[in-house]
Amino acid sequence: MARPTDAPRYQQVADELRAAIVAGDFADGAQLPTESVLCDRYSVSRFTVREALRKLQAEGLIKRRRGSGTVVDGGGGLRQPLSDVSELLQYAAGSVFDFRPHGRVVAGAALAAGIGVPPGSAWMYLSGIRTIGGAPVALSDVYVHTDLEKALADLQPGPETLFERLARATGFRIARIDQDISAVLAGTREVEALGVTRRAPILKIIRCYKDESGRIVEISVSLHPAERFTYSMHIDQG
Amino acid sequence: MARPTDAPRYQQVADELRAAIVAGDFADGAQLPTESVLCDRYSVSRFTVREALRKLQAEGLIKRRRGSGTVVDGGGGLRQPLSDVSELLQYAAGSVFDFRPHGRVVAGAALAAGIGVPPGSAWMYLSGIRTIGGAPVALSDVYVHTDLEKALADLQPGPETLFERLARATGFRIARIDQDISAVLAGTREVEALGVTRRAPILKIIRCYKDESGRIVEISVSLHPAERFTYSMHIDQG
DNA sequence: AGCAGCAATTTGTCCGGACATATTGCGGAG
DNA sequence: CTCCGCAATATGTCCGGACAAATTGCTGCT
Repeated sequence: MARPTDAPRYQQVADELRAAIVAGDFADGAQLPTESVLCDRYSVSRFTVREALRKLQAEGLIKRRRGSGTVVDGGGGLRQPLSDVSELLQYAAGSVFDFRPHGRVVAGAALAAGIGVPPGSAWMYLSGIRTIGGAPVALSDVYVHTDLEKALADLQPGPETLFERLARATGFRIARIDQDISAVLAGTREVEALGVTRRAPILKIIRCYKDESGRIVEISVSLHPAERFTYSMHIDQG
Repeated sequence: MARPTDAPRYQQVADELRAAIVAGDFADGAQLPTESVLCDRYSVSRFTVREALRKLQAEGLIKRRRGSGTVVDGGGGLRQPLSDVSELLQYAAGSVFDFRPHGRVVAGAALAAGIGVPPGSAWMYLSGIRTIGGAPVALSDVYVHTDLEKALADLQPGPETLFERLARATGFRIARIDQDISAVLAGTREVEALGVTRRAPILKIIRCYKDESGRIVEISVSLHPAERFTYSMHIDQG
């Protein structure tokens, strides 16, 4: 329920089509209506329809071929597309993030190098565990810009992502997310928090959230036990 | 040097702009010419210019803001965008993939589940090591569709990716790549091939290359030593 | 029956224009 | 000098149209 009326039309068309697809109105591999049909159905121009279909294709939901048409692409099954910020928001659906605030920290040399911020800069520090159905899937350290200190104070744990709630509370928008993915071994902290064995393989994802002016709003370091988490994505032809 | 003349104009514009940016004609953070200026310079419509800029933005090279303009976004520095198949091709630049063919294999239950293909299907199996400056960065197992057996026979090790050379030899096009990224521990094979210690953290990337009709052309399983490899990407606002 | 070739369909590329909205700088009011 | 507001600027959204290129099915010929 983002914005019913003031959202762009291609976004509305994309949302309706996506809802129809996931609802099963079109079987996997089934032909979607052609662009001209969609133009009539939604009373929009071909530009708007193509913009909507472009989004769905970026999400990996549909596959298009010149001369052939547009078909639903269930692909490998249940994947996390993550080609779009709005998609990343849905990723956390079904999980709960239980966090604790730790107040303000100043980045030392080690932390600064680890998350890529200038040494000496101050951040609001949180840590917590994300669970799905009670099973922990991630141990996260989150560093939030000090400008958001007040908004952070009255945040409650819940299913949404942290920056999603911060965005609604303060009104800023995330324009870009940079990710670094690497593999590490479980230390004593991960053993206790995630219930894995010592030196178990851990997928480490560092996310850097930036707003439209390039300011770093939030940095999160998530540690996922490898046997419970795989990062899936797809790359389209350009 | 893909196609000089028959490529779409927005592709040509994007290539020229990208070349100018990486050549340093625009400093990091510098303002790019406006869309109308680019329209005049390249004698194309605004549609073509915007399509070119859309590509560069997907690659993470530029950042655009309504009312403000387009600026070069060096961002976090040297990243692997991988928002596009053509970008994935450049990823291997500077590295060498030395492989050995192992003939035809039939997927057993374990292999089929590991790479997501039907049990009993036949594949051409290769294995090799990708090095950058002599240092091994990946141990790869590659499974190629049996239709490409002949093209595979006269392939020589080199810097290009495998499917890039196969594409030129056989004429097919990769339309989509699905990736699964996870973390594992080094076994004896990785210890010998990559020179890491036993039970060292390893980043495992399974890539599934599909052509336009959805046929699986190639599957690669790459094991990257964690201390020498980080997977970087970015996600744009949609 | 089999095959070649044409025609219809469908998406890709490209144009020109129009208005909306966010940003920025300038100038005038206070 | 400061601040408000307007105008210029730049990108975002949207329209209608046109032709190109790939696919598919049909038709007619052998």
